[in-house]
Amino acid sequence: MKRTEYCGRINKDNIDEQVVLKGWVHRRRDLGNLIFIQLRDREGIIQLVFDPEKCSKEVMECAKLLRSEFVIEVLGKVIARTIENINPEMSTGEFEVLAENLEILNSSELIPFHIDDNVNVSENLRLKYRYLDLRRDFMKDTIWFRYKVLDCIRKFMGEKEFIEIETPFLIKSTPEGARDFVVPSRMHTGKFYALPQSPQLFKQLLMVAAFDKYFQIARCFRDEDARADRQTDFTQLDIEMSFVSQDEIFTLMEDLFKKVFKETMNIDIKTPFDRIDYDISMDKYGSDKPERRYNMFLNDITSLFEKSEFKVFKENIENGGVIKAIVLKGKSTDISRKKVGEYEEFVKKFKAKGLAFVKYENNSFSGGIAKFVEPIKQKFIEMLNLEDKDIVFFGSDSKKIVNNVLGNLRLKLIKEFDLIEDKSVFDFCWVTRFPLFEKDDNGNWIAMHHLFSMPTHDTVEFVDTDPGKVYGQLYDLVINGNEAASGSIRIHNAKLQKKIIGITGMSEKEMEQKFGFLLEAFKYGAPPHGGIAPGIDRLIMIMKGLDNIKDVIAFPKTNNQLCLLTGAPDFLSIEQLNEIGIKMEEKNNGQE
RNA sequence: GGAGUCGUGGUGUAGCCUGGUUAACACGUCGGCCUGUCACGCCGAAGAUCGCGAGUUCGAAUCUCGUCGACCCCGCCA
Repeated sequence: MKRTEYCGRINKDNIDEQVVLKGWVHRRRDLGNLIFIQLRDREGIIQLVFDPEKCSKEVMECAKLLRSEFVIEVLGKVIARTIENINPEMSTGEFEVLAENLEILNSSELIPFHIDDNVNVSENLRLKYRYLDLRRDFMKDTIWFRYKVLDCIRKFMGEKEFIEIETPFLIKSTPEGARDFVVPSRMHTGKFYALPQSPQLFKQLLMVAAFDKYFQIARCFRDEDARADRQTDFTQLDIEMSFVSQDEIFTLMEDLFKKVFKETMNIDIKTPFDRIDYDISMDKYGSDKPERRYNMFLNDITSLFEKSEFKVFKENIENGGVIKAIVLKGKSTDISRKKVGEYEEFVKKFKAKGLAFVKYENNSFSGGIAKFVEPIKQKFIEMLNLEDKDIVFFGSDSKKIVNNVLGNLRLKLIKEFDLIEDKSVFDFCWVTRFPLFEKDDNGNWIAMHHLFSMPTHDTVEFVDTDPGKVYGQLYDLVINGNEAASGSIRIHNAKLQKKIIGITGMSEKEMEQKFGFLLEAFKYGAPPHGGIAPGIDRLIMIMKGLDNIKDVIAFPKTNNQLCLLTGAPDFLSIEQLNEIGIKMEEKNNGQE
């Protein structure tokens, strides 16, 4: 029999109708003669009633056999429940289906965990039995929400006259940032493809191809360690446009997010988004992805300690370092010496050598480095706007380390003391003007973002003289302290592109071998262009207020890049290896 | 590559610090009773050699070492 309705959609219009339902046994309540079954499908749950006075003996016998997660087909009549039997907790709680016929389409073994949002299950099991985990409302709703966001994005891009174009998965390995996943070629023994870290170069080539406005919901692969907010393979909304300015890209994204948040969550977000220069964000928040929902800033107080007796600070300043401070308002009595020790351990992860602090209570300083603050008391209080019961944490090191240390301590304090007042607010901001290069540990210049970003007009002159002073037309979109999108205006000039790549120390020959195709393309009328790429997984995570990216991915991998469901990755047979010309070392081949 | 946390019936936990009878609790499962339940109820039962390996000990879930796996973090992630 053909299904006539989804369980979760039964409503007053169905009353007295005969319906055919198909679904999973969610719960069974056998009262002896009367049997209640909660039947679940993708739209929700409806209660079935098996009443011996209303159906045959055979149907009752069959209903007795039902167990959790059996798949059944039911023919029955929709009736309104009597008032005392209404269940206000259920969306279909005013109705039930009086069963007349029942067929068991499939049985189920005892499942490893209950299909219930209230049951705690280890992530291990959830990943191994993902198809069961996905039956739970929480997962089902998240995956549906994700689809709705993507659907909304596709419609928006269509309205704005973008064309969606697929780019290849098997591509040439180019030295960009992350490690490539590699795929051996059978037809060209010894050669390898790489999986794309992003469609970056192809979307630029599409601009050369005059498509003008491109987008793609693109899968990307990076062979780097995962994190709670970072998955090995992930999805980007990849966008590229010709003849655009940074401002136009910002406006497009602001319109997109405004629409997506309105249509999928009914939330009005404020546009345009604030903009912050990278340098300012680093100085103020110690991060290039500022969490701005709580006002606690990094204050540079180097000048106060130039003549200090405190050797640690003084020597640091003499070596060109900085002293910065953050103030935790009104919590001095909540923080014990032991607690400070914990914070000290925490900041050591970020290469801090220690954690100086001082408490300000009853107009005097105590604890930590109180002795050294006393001589500069008035200026110190003024600069940090200190009030009673404030506690100050100091960072003393190179600017880079201090920003990182206090930036992270700041986030920890905000979280630990639950300082964000309204967590339902979404705070958007653009971080702009990133430096194009930074020095690696060996003192070589490396691209901070990637090699294809256009320098800003006012710093392009330093490309030849001082790469460290070159800023890029680079931007990140930050939502609630998370990097949600990243993009830039690109270089479209072969000569400048070569020069930029050259700064990283790549020889002319290597450049030709790795990027020859791009440089060649730039010779034939490459238009000025730029783009951006919001991370879809992380966006969904932020919108849903989740803290684990696995929860927004249907089939995620573990931190170790394992798929617990299928067992990937796995060994290959000798035959498969021979075919691609790969010989494993004895210990690694998985064969006996 | 490094650090931390965790691993005990089907599931989630307690027990471990301070080694010692039959490894406890809740949920689930199975059987019985039950005609308005809705996390149904009541009665009864089964189910774990405590991730794996070695060591210490008369004796190890418990202590030690190793190993595997998961999570979280640093490095890494244009």
